[in-house]
Amino acid sequence: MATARKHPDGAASAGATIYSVAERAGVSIATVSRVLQGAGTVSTTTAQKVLDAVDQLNYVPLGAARSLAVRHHEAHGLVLPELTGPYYSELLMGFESRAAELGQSVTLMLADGKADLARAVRQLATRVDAIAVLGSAAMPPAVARALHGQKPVVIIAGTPQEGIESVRAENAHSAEQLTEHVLAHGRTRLLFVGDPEGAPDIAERHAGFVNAHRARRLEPAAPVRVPFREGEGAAVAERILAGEIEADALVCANDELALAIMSHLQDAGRDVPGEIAVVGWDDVMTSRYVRPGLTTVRQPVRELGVLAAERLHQRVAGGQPRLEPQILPTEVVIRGSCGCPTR
Amino acid sequence: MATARKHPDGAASAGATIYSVAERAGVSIATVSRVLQGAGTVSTTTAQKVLDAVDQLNYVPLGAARSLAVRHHEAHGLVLPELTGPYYSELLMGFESRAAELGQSVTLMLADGKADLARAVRQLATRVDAIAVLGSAAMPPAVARALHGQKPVVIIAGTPQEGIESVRAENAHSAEQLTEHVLAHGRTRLLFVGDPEGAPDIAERHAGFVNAHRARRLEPAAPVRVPFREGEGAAVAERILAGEIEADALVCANDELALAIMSHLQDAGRDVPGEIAVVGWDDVMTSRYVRPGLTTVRQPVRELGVLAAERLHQRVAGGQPRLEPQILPTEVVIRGSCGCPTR
DNA sequence: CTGTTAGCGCATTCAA
DNA sequence: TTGAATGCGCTAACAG
Repeated sequence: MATARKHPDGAASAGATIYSVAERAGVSIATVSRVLQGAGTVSTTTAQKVLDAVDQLNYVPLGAARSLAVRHHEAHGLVLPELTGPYYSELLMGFESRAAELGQSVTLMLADGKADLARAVRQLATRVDAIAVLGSAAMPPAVARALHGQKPVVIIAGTPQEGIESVRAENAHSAEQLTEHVLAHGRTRLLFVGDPEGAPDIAERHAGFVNAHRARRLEPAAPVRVPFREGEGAAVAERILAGEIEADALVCANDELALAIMSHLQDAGRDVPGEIAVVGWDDVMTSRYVRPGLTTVRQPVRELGVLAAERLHQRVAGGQPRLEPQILPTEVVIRGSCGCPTR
Repeated sequence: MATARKHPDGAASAGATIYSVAERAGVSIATVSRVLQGAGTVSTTTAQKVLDAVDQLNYVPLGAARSLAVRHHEAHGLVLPELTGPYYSELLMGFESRAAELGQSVTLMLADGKADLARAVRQLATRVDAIAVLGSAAMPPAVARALHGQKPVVIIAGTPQEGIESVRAENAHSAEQLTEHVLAHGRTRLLFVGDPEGAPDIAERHAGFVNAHRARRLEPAAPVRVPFREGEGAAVAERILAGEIEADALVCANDELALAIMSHLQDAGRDVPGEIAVVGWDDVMTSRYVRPGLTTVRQPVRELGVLAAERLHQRVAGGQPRLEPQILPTEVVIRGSCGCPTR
């Protein structure tokens, strides 16, 4: 029995292993591993023999076996609520591209339809070295709890949690700036449309809205709390048309909402921004195309993804968590819907 | 030496293994595995002890080890060119949700910035059981070649390859229908904007464009070959404004292109659809918001993703490839930009 | 420069 | 109902 080959292999190309490659090349598995990893030193001729064998057998290494041996998945997890609109996609693109550069594959999970998020996250944790999670709603706490600190986590655009890294875009200041801009147009009855409690991002934007009022010693009205779905826009518009809500300017939680409201109002014959100004957040593509153009705020979403991927990578490499949240600057984009003259 | 515990474990919760759990629960690792997999039969009390231990140690199983043992990654790969616009995102959402339902995680790869696509794909193949790839450009051939039939592959919206499954949305017929609709408006100088050679989808749409002309015994003009990037739209519009291109209707390869052209033309004072009609493809959000609304074609993109995930799953389960491409129906969406009266 | 060997952590026979 | 033993395919010392 002694040193009998434990891996008899089958000539079948499907299922070629490092053993079959080694045998074919007439070398040991260690040598195969070396040339494939580019580690150690192998003579050119030997290396070529191995490469040939790999080619002939069409050898595809088993990632799981490698992961088990190196004790790393070489994969990052990303948990997003969903993928509608450009925001999440941009984020994902940034994340994926940076992760790929760092040699990490990315396993994506959408919280959307999952009945048991915590379970899904634990399952994810099983296959990745670290996890980034977008901060909307209750996701990060759920994720953090499910992981119990077992894996590095970074929260993207969410409320920082005790001991968890986070990266996000600046909100409060630009919201204040944007609101002040609208106030400077002489508008007096501003309404914040969106639910500050729906997401930390929104809460911060609302805070900026409030601050802009305070700075002028004005009393901000209570926010119109609606989810920031496109569909909600029509309903809000209806309430305005019905006189149920009164305002001469709407500061919306995001562009989708702003666009839906603006469009609906215009269809009903209202003049935007003449009778009522509307501003949004995100600078989605549509905002450039509608008339008047939507005044909004642009966030460095892609960079957020890049940053998250980098943070995870550093953590996996043994780096210490950087607990001060990293905040990326945003940019107010003025177009016509706020009342500014259109060119 | 004999039967000494090979896995000394460390009380450290980080890195709990099936061994530490077993020890803590006072059972064997086989039992731990059984209760965690819900396989075999374990007494209620024993099971509870295990569960408690899992909880206390905060045990997160190592997916790689499981994969190695069960000889499955329990993950599907998805290769997309990029993620701009709603198309890819929708597809991804469908794919992810269905994959998740089937207990598979999804590893995403964006071809976008990758210098060596083939290499990246082989790397991906290392960690998944099967791969779905979007059919634009040269991706699927490259992927297929890189895999050499080692893993099940399904091509989404691409040219079917010998022996490879594919799913896609119907193109030619609806393109013909759309073109005929424009012709029926009395337009005579139609131009197809987009590169038929850029993607198989586009080629089919162009074929439909041509067929609609043939049916009326009209000679279709040569296509205006441009990549379907938003940026290209402006250039095309400029050529039209300069009189370099003449047309009374534009059938564009997708909405982004159509919107950019239409907007540019309108800015220059042209009447759309009065002087020139414009139609697109995809029914992106913006198309509903612009004036006139963009006439376009809606595809069941999400379903495409769902289907792809299902196909992969069946294949991994040992099912035979279904070689006839599966084709999902699309829907022409008439709005105002084609010349139809706006409500 | 190359081969031997010992795990990596889990699922799974096979006995008991 | 449970435990002992084996192997999944690969990496990484350690020898030679």
